[in-house]
Amino acid sequence: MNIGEIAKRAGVSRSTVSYALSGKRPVSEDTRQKIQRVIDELGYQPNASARALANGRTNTIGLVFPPAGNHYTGMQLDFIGSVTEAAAAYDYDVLLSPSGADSDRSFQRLLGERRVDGAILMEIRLQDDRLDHLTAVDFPSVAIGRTAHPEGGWWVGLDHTALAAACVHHLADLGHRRIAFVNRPEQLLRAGYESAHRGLDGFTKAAAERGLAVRTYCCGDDAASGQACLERILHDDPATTALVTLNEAALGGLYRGLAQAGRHVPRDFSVTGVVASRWAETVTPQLTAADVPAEQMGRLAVDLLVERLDHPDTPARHHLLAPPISLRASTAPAGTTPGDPAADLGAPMHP
Amino acid sequence: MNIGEIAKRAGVSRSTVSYALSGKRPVSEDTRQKIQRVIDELGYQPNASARALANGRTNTIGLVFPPAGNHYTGMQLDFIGSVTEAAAAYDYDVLLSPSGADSDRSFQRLLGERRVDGAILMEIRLQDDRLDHLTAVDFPSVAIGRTAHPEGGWWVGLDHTALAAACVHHLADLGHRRIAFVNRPEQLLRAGYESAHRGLDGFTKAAAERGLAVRTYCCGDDAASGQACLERILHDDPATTALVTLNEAALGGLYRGLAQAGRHVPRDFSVTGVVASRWAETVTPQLTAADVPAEQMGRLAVDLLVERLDHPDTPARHHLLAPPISLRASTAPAGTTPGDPAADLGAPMHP
DNA sequence: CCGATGGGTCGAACCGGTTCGATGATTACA
DNA sequence: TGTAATCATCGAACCGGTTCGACCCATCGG
Repeated sequence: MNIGEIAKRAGVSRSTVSYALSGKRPVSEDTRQKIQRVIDELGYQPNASARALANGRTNTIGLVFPPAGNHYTGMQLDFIGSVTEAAAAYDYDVLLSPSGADSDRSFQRLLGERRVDGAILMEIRLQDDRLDHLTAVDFPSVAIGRTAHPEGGWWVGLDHTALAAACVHHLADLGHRRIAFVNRPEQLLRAGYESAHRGLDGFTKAAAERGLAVRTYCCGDDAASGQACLERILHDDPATTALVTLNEAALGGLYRGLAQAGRHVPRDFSVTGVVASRWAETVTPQLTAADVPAEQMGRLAVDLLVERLDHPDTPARHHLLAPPISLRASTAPAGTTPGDPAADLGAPMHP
Repeated sequence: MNIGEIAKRAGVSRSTVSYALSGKRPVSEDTRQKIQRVIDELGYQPNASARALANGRTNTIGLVFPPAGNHYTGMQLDFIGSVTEAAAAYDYDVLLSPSGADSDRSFQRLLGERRVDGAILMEIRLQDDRLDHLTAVDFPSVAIGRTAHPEGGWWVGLDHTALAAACVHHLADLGHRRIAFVNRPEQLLRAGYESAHRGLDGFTKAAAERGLAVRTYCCGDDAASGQACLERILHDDPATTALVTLNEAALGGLYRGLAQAGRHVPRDFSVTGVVASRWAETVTPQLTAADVPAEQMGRLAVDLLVERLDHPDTPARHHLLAPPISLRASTAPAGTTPGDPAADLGAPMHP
């Protein structure tokens, strides 16, 4: 069951078995076959812990995501899935760490106990102490998201500023003058989550540029909060005709609130935002939105991390993504009259 | 940085440091403090690989889920999250394995290379070769789901048969006579996924019992498929007045299809099924459904696995859950006339 | 005063791999 | 035919922990 056993049965030394397996030194064809036969027969596989101890690498990467205090969003699932798959392609395993704070025990274990060779961090904050710590100790890591000062860092991010701005321009082009912004929960905004901040920023600046009347809201990550938020929006300014949201999980609630208030989407009210396409296509009418390319981001993060692990001296690299807005069916010119009713039900707005 | 370094600086032997940390043999208060001071000063944490090698346990559990060929569903995310958190409470880490088949390399690595002490399997099939293999080699594992012959196994499952039947009875009680069943994708049904089979079974039997006219469908895990599926349902039997679904991801598409066909939910058409509550509450009107308690299931699975790891000779245990149907707003008596319009928009049907 | 008891510590072996330097057997070339 | 170069293999050390047996020294009981 261990390498010594294989060696004994094959009539060679342990080191020869090791070399036969790794190919780091030549082994005669004869002995190689003899060893391989024994291995096949016994179904031997080298012990991962022993190997990790000997050569100082675990062949595992850590995936750090915040605890479930806040609900998981669909995007996080996509990240987890795509990171796991991309890592498998490089022969890396993925260790999940439900860690938030720098001081978190689970987070410390990943690093201090050397369970992983590198880490990928999700849910980045503008000031991120985890990331500061990692760069301070020069631990190989890649962030999905970027801090306030991402220069010289390894990350793959989404240009939330530009995307939110694009949403505003889209609405402004359609003639909307009074629009609302539905952000992630206030707790996350206060904690400094970058998507919440940059998205808000992009929205505010673009709206100012276009001279729009705006109101911004924070909203819990669930349907009930979305519905409540929409009620507040219409209560605060009944003349609002459109909204931009970053909040996937609230989307269904926002739609419900609109229906309850008797506002038809998109005839009376336009909705857009930054949302994974899977969700955008789930609601009716389908959401015109900047589709978050979560799978691609996970893949890219793994690519970067593996490169950093393989070539420790490579200068830092990053990817900043800004996918275009996918035109679906949830936005329409302000103040239009009802058109073909079929257009409300999922048919693309611009075929 | 290693235990020898600590020993040297504290002026003791390596074994003494080890005993001071583990408490497996008495160490004088004096030396304990001296050692602790050095450890704090240097921020020492024992190397996980070395420890795993020495005492034969990695303190890691594997979470095996199928590759992304089929889209991830919200339920899977809930499992991943709750398993990770529950494991952390027991001081276990979670290693993700995107593995499907028994022969999968990634799956073999988990076991053969001893990367994990035990495993939790998701997406169980009635005949599950992975599970057969694990029980054959007596590898500690717990299934989320149950096979055709779950006797003597470790698992936590959902009673899909009973839940689907409950949905049928609920609809029959409301007077529906022609109902449809929307299952997971055909590919999964053919592969023997237990939820698809047992759900279908429970549906069919209960419908026969109640003398209902039924049609059953498989449906892809996405909104577009849901919409297409609903079109087929109404095409095949326009007199259908209700459906039961197991397919979370198709739900939005089913609703869209109904709206497009001019069927109002729940006035003209009732919808129910087995779905995580988060999703049931996202759609409008909110779905009357058996809420899948994914978080609880993940927690229970970890509890069982840890018990099995700690007491290898405990007889097998399991949990079979059958949550009640949560009455929301998507079902109504067959052939009713429109009631208070507010009832359509998310207010609970039975307050 | 002596032997038994036991708390505290140490050295050595071990877990299961990898890797370095050395050795013996071939082959190549002078 | 002797010697250098090459190839294949081996033994030993090492990675960083844990654990067993032995030892020393106090304390206690008879």
